[in-house]
Amino acid sequence: MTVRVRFAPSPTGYLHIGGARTALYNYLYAKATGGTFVLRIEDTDLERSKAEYEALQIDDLKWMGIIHDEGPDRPNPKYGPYRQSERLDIYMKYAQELIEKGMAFYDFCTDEELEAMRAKAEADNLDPHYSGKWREPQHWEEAKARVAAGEKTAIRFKVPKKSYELNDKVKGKVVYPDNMVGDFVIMRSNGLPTYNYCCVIDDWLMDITHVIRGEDHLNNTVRQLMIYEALNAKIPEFAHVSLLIGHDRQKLSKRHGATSVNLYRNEHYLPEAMCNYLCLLGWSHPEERDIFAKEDIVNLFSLERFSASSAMYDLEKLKWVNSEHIKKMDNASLITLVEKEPETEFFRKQTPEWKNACVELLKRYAQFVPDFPKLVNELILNDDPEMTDPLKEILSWETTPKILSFISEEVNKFSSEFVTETELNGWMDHVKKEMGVKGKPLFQGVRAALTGHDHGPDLKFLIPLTPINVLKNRIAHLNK
RNA sequence: GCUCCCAUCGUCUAGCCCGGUCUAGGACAUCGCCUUUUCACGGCGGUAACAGGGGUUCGAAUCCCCUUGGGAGUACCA
Repeated sequence: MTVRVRFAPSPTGYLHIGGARTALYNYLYAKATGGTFVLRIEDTDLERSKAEYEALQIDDLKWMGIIHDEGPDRPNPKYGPYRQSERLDIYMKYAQELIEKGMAFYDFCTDEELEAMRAKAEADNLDPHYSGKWREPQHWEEAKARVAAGEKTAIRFKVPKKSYELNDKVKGKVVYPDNMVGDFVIMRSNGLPTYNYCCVIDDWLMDITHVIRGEDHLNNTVRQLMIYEALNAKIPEFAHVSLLIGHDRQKLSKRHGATSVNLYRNEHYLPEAMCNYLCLLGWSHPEERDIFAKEDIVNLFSLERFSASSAMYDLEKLKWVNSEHIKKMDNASLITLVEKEPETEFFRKQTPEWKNACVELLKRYAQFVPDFPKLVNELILNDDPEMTDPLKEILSWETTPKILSFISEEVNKFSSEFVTETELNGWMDHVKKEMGVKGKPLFQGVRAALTGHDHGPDLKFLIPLTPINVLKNRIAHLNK
């Protein structure tokens, strides 16, 4: 039996971090087992669903490298269509069958009646379940007549009075008591199916073998189990992955800040880093590695290593993962990415050797790709140093003005575009031997004179990357 | 309210299923030290956890029960 998994988002907004994680797990499981990853669009909520969000979500998924094998844009004739809004006749057909079998019934109760029912049950200390007359077979002929006459109505599933059991891959054995749910609506009076119903129809018809989804669906599963049973359909394996929570330990939502993948994408986080971090939130690498690419784990991804408890989404660690991926990346790819950033004209004009040395040096200091242009600007191009207190202090030492004037002379002699490391060493030697400056005053003094900073990367790497004109202007500013 | 799920450092987790090797390991963050100045680098090290209570057992982070805490679901949302 080949594995078929699915990710089934609702196009009601941008792709959420939690959704992306679920999608990733499904994708990984498909890849690990040589199975098929299906994308299905659950757009039965007319009010909230918008067509444009479907494209947006697919695009974000694609950005993360989570590519589906089947979906609206890659249909398999055996299983489509992949949008629930295009499968309405299918849902109605099976709902009719359930009615014929006496497992579902038309319900004409109004909202008010339903509300009264609930209130009464509550007052009588009973479960707040449906208790309308329409569940009784003696009213079904009347019901059919009213429907035949064109009356719009909901269809409810007649819930069997029995308990259900699920062997969840993450949660283990879950027992649902027999009074957990009442007769629930499967088809709304507007002709659209409800989630717990169409989800089962689709998973069944699409031959889904493993349902990997969020824990928020764990309670729903009992309804779905009932439908599978009524349909006499094979029940897939379920894996209910724990939820992502925010710093207040509440389910992650908009009020926790950046929760859509798109935001991270716009800030140029690396997609590999997003996948890496999200994967680790609730799943652990068998060798406890924490930095890896999707390709590294497709052979060892399994449903066995999920954590049963919810995981707090932590931006700090994500940032760290991102910086690790930057360090791991080869220079050529990094250069390509940097050059796509705005305000990198200077960078782009440099020689391949310069670029290589530049990213090699800076990747130790950058957490994000956009940090590169920032660092180039701060460390290499800025010729008007900010007079910070530490800098003023260094400038006030008695040796510093001497160093500054020596360096100034040397730099002004230059006509080539860059100073070499050897030349820099020569200056250091001169200051040391001829001027008798050593230790802290030497290093700090030269650093201040050349960079206008009291700290930063190793001078022997930084200075050869700095254009001579910048050095000249910087020193001129410092001399004032 | 009712039902279901969860419970190891501040955070993510390993270990739990198949009790002893756990004076509980790793990572992020944090702190300290080191590196011929500095660090937004690197190295080394520190602080820090089995929620509480009962069992079972020679022995429990690991198995059982209760309590507490947290989460989710209880819609003609998904």
